Amino acid sequence: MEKYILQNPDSFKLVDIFECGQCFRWNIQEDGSYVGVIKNAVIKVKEENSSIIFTGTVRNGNFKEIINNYFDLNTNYSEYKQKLGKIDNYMKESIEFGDGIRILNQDLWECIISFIISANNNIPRIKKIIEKLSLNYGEKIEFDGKIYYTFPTPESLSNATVDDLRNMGLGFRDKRIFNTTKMILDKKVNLEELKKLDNTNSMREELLRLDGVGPKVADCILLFSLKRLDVFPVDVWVRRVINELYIHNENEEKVNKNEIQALAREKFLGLSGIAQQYLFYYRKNQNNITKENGKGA
DNA sequence: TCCCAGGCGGTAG
DNA sequence: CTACCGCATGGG
Repeated sequence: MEKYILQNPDSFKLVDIFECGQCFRWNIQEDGSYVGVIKNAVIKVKEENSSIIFTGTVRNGNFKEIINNYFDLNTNYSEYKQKLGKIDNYMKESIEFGDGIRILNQDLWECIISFIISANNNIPRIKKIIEKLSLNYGEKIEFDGKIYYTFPTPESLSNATVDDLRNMGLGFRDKRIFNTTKMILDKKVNLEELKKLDNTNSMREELLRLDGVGPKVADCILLFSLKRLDVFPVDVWVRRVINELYIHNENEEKVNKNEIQALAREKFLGLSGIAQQYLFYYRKNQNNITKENGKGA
């Protein structure tokens, strides 16, 4: 059992990090801790007073390095928040709400598959499908008396037929996962070379060649795995909040995506990706609160 | 029940 | 280039 304690970290709240929509393999436990699988490691994270306690098992690699990298611990989020907080009042509120958000450094292959699954889908179901894929095509890894499963490798997932994938609950995304897995395995898109590209647009062009990867999914991959902070993924929530704040179009669905991204680049400069995450998390959660009140409970 | 979800690919204009 | 549509599934 590995252990690592972080004292007084800056901008680190488990609920913000894991519930802001960037990742799908972390689950809250009865004691408020979260357990998740990162590559070949199972990790439990718990907040205690002002410390963060990581425990877990790792098959290969250095536990502390895995955590430092995955949780982006060498980045100063206070600086980001200070810059973005000056932009306007809603941005300031969003930052206060999602104060403990950090953008994780997720595995590229896992991120690609996960966000192809995210298309026209909801977060609970995305998580369910990914767990089922891991159960069927990942490797067992034991921690704390329980069995967990690693995210499947391209090799392992390529054993699945389109019908097998359909049976995982993927729906119409089955062929996209099948084709993309094959393209990556055959290095039609070489992920190691892609990581070395020096600008966001050339990375995006490569990602867009994959079946099931369009503009939105590509931007999520660029932000959540490739640390491109200058992207601005536009989904229904971000479209909604940007329209409400700045555009005021009566028909929200008609608001042009390019207009939103141009506006975001202008307002948030090189930090649009971070800004997007605060806005998404705050706006989506405001809606949940409204819904709960609406039920009159 | 019906609407909706971190959209994409294909086709038509 | 933009506009629209079909798509599988299950959560709320």
